[in-house]
Amino acid sequence: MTSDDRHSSRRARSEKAILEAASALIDEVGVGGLTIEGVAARSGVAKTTIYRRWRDKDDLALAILIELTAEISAPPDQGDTRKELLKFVETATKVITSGGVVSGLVSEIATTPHLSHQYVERIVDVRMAEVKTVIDRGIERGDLRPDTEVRLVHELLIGPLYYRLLFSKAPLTRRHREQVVDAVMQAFAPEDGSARSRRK
Amino acid sequence: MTSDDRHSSRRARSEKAILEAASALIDEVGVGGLTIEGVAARSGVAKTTIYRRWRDKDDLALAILIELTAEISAPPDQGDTRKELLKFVETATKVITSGGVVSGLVSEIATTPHLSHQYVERIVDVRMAEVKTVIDRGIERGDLRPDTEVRLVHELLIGPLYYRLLFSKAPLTRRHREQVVDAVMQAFAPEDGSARSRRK
Amino acid sequence: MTSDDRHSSRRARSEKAILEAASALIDEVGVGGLTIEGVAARSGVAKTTIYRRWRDKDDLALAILIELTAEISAPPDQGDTRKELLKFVETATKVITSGGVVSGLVSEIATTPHLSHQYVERIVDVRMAEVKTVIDRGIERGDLRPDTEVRLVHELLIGPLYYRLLFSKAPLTRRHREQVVDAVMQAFAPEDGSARSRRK
Amino acid sequence: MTSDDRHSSRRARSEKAILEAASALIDEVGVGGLTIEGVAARSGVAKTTIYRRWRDKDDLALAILIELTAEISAPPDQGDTRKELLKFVETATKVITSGGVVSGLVSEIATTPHLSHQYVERIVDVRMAEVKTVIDRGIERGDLRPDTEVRLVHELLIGPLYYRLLFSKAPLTRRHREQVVDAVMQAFAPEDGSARSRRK
DNA sequence: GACTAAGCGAGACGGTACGTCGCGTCTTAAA
DNA sequence: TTTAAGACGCGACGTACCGTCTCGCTTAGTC
Repeated sequence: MTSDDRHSSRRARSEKAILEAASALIDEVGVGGLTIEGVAARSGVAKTTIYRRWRDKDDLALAILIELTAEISAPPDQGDTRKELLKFVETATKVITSGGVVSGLVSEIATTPHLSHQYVERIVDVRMAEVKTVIDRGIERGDLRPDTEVRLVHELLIGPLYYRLLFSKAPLTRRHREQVVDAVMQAFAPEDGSARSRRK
Repeated sequence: MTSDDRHSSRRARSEKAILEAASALIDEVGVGGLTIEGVAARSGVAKTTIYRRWRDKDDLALAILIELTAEISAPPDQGDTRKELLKFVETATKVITSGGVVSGLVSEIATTPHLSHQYVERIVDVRMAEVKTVIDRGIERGDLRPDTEVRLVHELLIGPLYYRLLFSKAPLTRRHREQVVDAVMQAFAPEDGSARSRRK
Repeated sequence: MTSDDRHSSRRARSEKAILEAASALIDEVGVGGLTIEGVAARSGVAKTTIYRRWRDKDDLALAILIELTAEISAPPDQGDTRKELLKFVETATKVITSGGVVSGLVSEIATTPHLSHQYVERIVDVRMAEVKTVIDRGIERGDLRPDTEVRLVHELLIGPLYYRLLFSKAPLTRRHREQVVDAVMQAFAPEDGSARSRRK
Repeated sequence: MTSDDRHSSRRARSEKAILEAASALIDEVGVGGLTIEGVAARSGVAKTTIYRRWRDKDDLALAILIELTAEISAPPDQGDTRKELLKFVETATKVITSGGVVSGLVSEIATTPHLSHQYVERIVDVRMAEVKTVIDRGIERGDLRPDTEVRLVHELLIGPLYYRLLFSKAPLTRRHREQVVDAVMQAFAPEDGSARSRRK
């Protein structure tokens, strides 16, 4: 998995050209308008070379999506669970709206086992781990009930974003994110009301 | 736009044939595999005739999606907000999973203004109205806070379903639906704790 | 080119455009350089339309070859068997050398059952029938032995032409044709030498 | 150009591997299916190495064709011109039918000056020399007319074989070869009928 | 026996054309 | 007029090989 590097100068060079061209095209015409032939033309790389690395258009698009997403990392300890969750939701929002890549790919991801598997593994699971960090801290602080389920929180935080993005088309505002986070905080607040960072 | 219906024998006949063929095809090969040419062949209707009624493949698919969705109606008063919300989520689940139509169409809906507009109008808004009915009753009963926002509740209920359906691929179980509903109930419970139907 | 054009449904019109373009291209670059994409570009017809009629490049080329060949017809009674055979060989020469189509197609014909079958049926058999006419008259006149075999004569007349064309590259001259015809006349001359049209 | 042979171990080894692989492939899939990449894969030799020795696929195929053909040698004196011609035709038949190489290469040979030149030099001329030997003996014996032209006889003997092989697809039988040889004998028989080996 | 130039394997690359698919438009003839 | 039937232009697909091009490793034959 590592000795590729020997012949990598050429390989890496064309790979870079392809990804750049593809990203640019997605920005301009969206994932739906993305075309292998277009990428080839724009990058100055032969169609064959693209197919050598990605099995098809969606595979390439996914690679770019992953590139985009890779930037997210767990929100650091800020001493305030609400703030941390908000930070997480904020970053997630940024990612899923950028370039319309997600919008354009959902169907393919949801439909193609191969893609959905990759998506879960490389994105879903990673995000969930981040949420876990935040929640664990929140439980420790007494902001959240000890039995708070990570997966559920993740879904409640992220689901509404996707819903707006994909279906209702309602705007993704800061106010909305706060509402969602507050709802979650409320839903998983310890019963005795001893939490330190409560919604005002 | 209106008087067609009276002497619609021909029009109606072919429309029915088209929709039936299209539905059957979606069942068999999914929305992704849906093809105008396939529908024409199967329904014995000319391609031209299909294009006369729906501007393209996605428009046709949306029509079918709407047909499916049309069945949902507001859950009747059961005297129990939790039960009513659960009922709503249950029906919604049934619809979005049926035939993989939604999975296959999301990208197109999210991406095409024309489709997303129709989707919002004919589905999102309708659902929201149903949720509103339930919530209004819930507030009246004292199960929910008076300032509970319909839109937010709707998103928190529906978002997680879509998220599982499209991305995480986690199964859509009854247990999950209960968790979601309970979280919502908790999040919007009146502060004084006087609600009648609380999660145990 | 004539009054056909009026009802020449689209099909006929595009077919004509394709054949013309293909012929022109063969003239310019040979059968080897013939390309469906080239034909499409030159004829202003879509690639698909070409494939709708001919299964592939060779099938199209064969069609053109047949068009060329179709012009040959049995040499008319000239009262002189030698002259008639010469005439036959002359016409054949003209056909097989025109445009290098034959040279470029032999391998495909010889190799593909589908093509060879068509070739035999539409060309070989037709030619043989022509030779038969000439030979029958020759036998009647007493120029040839009554047991002269048509197939053999045909092969002896045509074989050397193909051999020069394809392999030895020796020029196809009038002198050569005469030698071949004379050899055949001699080989199948009646034993008693009573033939009227003998080689000088 | 000559001293290579001394320290040729490596060169010779890979050349052998290539030729063997190519021959095997031709046997299996025909010349049409022959592929440099296939040869490389099968022989364990790098594509580059093949291109170093043969300018392209056809050049390689020709090399193999020549290898095959090389086996023919002039039929020895049997005291009977007819028998000797028959022997020649028989050997020729064997060669041109073996492996379908000839069928698959004709077009390329006929079309590419470079190949046709080599073919004429290394095969056509060689064969003609053999026929000359036989004819010279025949003339001496009085079986053939003194002015019998070698080239013409060669063409009359070989042409029909090629014609059947490539076009008419009629079977290459012993009977057919005899007919051809007899026709030639007859065509070039001395006028006085003094030939010793005549067809009965 | 060590050195250097050639030959070699591996395989990535730019390219051309293939034959296929499904789109949405356009034409024709019959009802 | 409306329809069924289906030909058409189009754009992209993903594939197959082509012949070229590095790039280090192997391997003689020379010193």
